[in-house]
Formats: sequence, C-alpha cells, structure tokens
Amino acid sequence: MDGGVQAVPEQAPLAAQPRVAVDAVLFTIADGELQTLLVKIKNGPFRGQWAFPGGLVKVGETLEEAARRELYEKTGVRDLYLEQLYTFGDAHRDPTAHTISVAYFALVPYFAHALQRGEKYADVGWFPVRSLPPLAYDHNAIAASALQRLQAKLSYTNIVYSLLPPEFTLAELQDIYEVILGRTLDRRNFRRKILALGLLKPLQKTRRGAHRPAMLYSFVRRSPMNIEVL
Amino acid sequence: MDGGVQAVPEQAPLAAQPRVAVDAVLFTIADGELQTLLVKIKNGPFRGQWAFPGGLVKVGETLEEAARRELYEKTGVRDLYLEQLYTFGDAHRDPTAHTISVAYFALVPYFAHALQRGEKYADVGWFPVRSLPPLAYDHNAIAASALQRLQAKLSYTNIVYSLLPPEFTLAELQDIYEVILGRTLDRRNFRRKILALGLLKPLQKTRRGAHRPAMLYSFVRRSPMNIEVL
DNA sequence: GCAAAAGTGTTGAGATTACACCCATGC
DNA sequence: GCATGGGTGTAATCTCAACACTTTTGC
Repeated sequence: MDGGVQAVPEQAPLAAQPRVAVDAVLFTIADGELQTLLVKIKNGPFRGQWAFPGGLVKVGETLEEAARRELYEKTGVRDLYLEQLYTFGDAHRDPTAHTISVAYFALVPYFAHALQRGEKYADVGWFPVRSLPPLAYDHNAIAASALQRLQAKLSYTNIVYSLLPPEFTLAELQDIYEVILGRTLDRRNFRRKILALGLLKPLQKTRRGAHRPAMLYSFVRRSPMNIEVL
Repeated sequence: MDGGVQAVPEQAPLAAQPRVAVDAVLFTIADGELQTLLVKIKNGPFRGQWAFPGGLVKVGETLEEAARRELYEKTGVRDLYLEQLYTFGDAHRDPTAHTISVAYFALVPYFAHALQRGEKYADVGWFPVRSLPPLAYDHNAIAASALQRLQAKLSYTNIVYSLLPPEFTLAELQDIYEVILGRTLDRRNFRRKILALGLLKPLQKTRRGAHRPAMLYSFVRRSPMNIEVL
C-alpha cells in the first residue's frame, strides 16, 4: 500500500518526512564528445560546486513535469527525450535535510542551445561526461548510473534519434554510437545492421563536404521503441 | 542539484511537498505459479482493497531499508533479493495526499512463509500474478511493471537463485523460467546452456521421487551478477 | 592527380534451434 | 512390466565478426 491513509491516520509532524527532488542528467553530443549539462550552485554547503539541474517537486506536479520544468528553464528546450533513471534516497546525500532525489536522464541534439543561467544558479554549461569535476551531493554516482543506462539503451532501443537533427548521414549516426559506447564499430557491419532494421529512410539528398557527398537519412519514426540495434 | 539548500532557502510550508512512500512487490513461485504478496487495506478510501505492502519513508532511513522493513514485518524474512523498480509520482495516485511511491521488487523462495497480518492490515496473502484482483492506488500498473522487470532480469542475470532453495534439480530450475516467462523451453537446450554458464555445481546427491531420481544442483555464488542466461 | 571520406560483399566461426530415443526408478 | 520423469547428441540455420578495394568529390 502507500503509506498514505491508514499508515499515518493523523500525520506525524511533516518535518519527519523526507523531501522529494528531481535531478536531470541531460546529454548531448558536441565536439565529438558526450557532454552533460551542469549548473553551478549559488548557496549552501555545496556553494560553488557543479551539479545536475534539479529542484524540489511541487504538490500536484508529476515527477516528469518537474524534470521537464527544470530542463526547460535552463535550455529553453521542451522537446527532449526524458526517462526516469533511478531514485537516490540515502539519508545523508544532502547534508541539509533528508532529500530523496528522483533522477531523470534526457537527450537532445546539440544545436546551439541558448543556455540560461537563471537566478537560481551561478552558472550553466556543458561538460564532457568522461571528465566531470567533483559534483555536489551524490551527483557523480548519478552521472555514472546515467551513462550506464544510456549505453544500454542505445543497444536495444531507437532513442539515438533524440540526439540527431532531422537529417543526418550514416557516418554521423555511427559516430554517436562510437562516442557513447567508447569503442569503434566496423563501418560495413554497422551500415548493414542499421539499415536492415528499417528505422531509417534514405532521403534523395546528399550532404556535400570536402569529399564525396554522403547520403542523408531520417528516422521513419521519432518515438521510442525497443529494438535490438547492436 | 537537489532542490535543497539554495532552491528554497527558507522553505515553503512543508505541506507543499509531496510525501514519500515505498511499496514492495514480493514474488515467489508456489503451486507452479508466479505469486505475489498482497495486503488488505483497513482504512481510508481504499478500505477493503488489496495492495502491495508499503509505507511512508522515515527521515534518516534509506529507501531500501524502508522496503526491507515493510517486507520483514509481513513475512519475517530478512534475506531476500531486493531491487528498486521505479518511482511512481502521479499527483492523483493517492486521493488523500500527493504521495510519491518508490516501488521495489523482491524475490524469495517459497518455503511456508508464516505471513503476519500485523496491526496495520486486515489481511495478507499470496496471489497469482496473472490474475490479480483490482488493486488500490496505481498498484496494478506497478504489478505490470514489476513482472516485466522480472522477466527481463531473468534473461540477463542470475537472480533466479533467490527463488530457489539451496538444492534443486534442473527441472525445477527450468520450471521457474517457464512459469515466469510464460513459455516452454526445450529441455536439452536449456540444460546445455545453463550448465555451460558455470553458475551451477552438481551435488553428489539425487532427489528421489516417484520416478528416476534427478541430480541435485546448487549455485556456485548466490549474489547478483549480470550474465546472458537465455 | 591526390587526399579524404563514402560506399559496398564474402567468408568462417560460433550460437541457436529443432528434434527422438534410452534410462532409472516406484508402483 | 509399465508409467513417468530424467538424461543425452546431432544437423541445419542464423547471426556476428573480420576484412580491402573502388568511387566520388574538393582542392
């Protein structure tokens, strides 16, 4: 059951309950690296340290709404892939007060997001996820967990679409896999495999660069589905 | 960040924060079926309905501790497999007050658990998971999610060990897979595959029954690990 | 014409599936 | 001696990994 009604018919003092926050790990690919959005904390014991954006959940608000709200405030982006990651509930993770944190992980294509510091934080920025600074709270653990989830989901879902613009080349797609998984993939095997899945449709266009133009592709569906990709 | 310190320097009234509960879905195999532990609610809007055991999280208590506590009170079992499932945070899932629920899923071997109703609930019992009654809160959704997770984890981890007594036959092991996955498996292929993993050690004993005695096995390690099983 | 990225097939190894008969025991 | 579940091997198919050369463009 829910702890609700019959557990505490007349409630214990509310201060005896932990608080609920959401924190969001937003990933993007930029400069050939997997990067993540961090904010710099203004006050309190973690003042000056970097952390994932987050905040307390309001009554009447869905957890996912809270996470979207936080990310929207920082990035101005509403359309991003968002999924619940894990709930961190260690009693001492926040020295100020017992605060459990429902962590989300999110993906956006990188296109010059106008990051907004807002009033709440001292700074905002993208950081390469393989070399994060020491973060506030247990956020380094959250980062590790998010990266692990991302790697796993890349292999058995189609969520890469949310890291890519509407049109892209197979080389760009492969680069994303390589950057996130941290290993190189055979180009021929990759193309054969990914095309066989029928997730992509070739466009009648090419991307012209310094060399031979590459065929552009788009996703047939831009909605999450489970499918064995690698 | 965590919503904590700088988000709400002087806090909004605490009542403006959702409450935090844990709910635990405990699975076992009994009578050749996958069963789950339910409690009958005594008071409040869901009075008389069945639900998963759970309760509010106390300050200073880990989420996992809270879940273990709830299950221990009902079953008297401390040694069970426990893993966080998902956090359900819909604002209206508990009509009394906004309560987010961190759901856990747990596994025990079935050996005549002396179930304890306790004071908090009107009743406790095992129910076949494929034919649950309508549950309180959003617990039918939690059940579906737990079953899905269990099926997935059975395929890529060794956690079946937590549904089995120390010694068992390969047929008993296979039965568990078949009951949970809901499909039959080829006996020869199953044995070959599972033995090749090296997770089991054959004992120099047999189980005598009505027919040809079966070799008994035990797990080499009874701790969770990721490994492709099926 | 040359540098650079795009595009393309084949082969071998290993894994997965499908399938049928003999064995040991209790009654 | 028969009914019941325990135990075993092989062949066909599929999947996955490894690997090198030709094409098209910009300069």
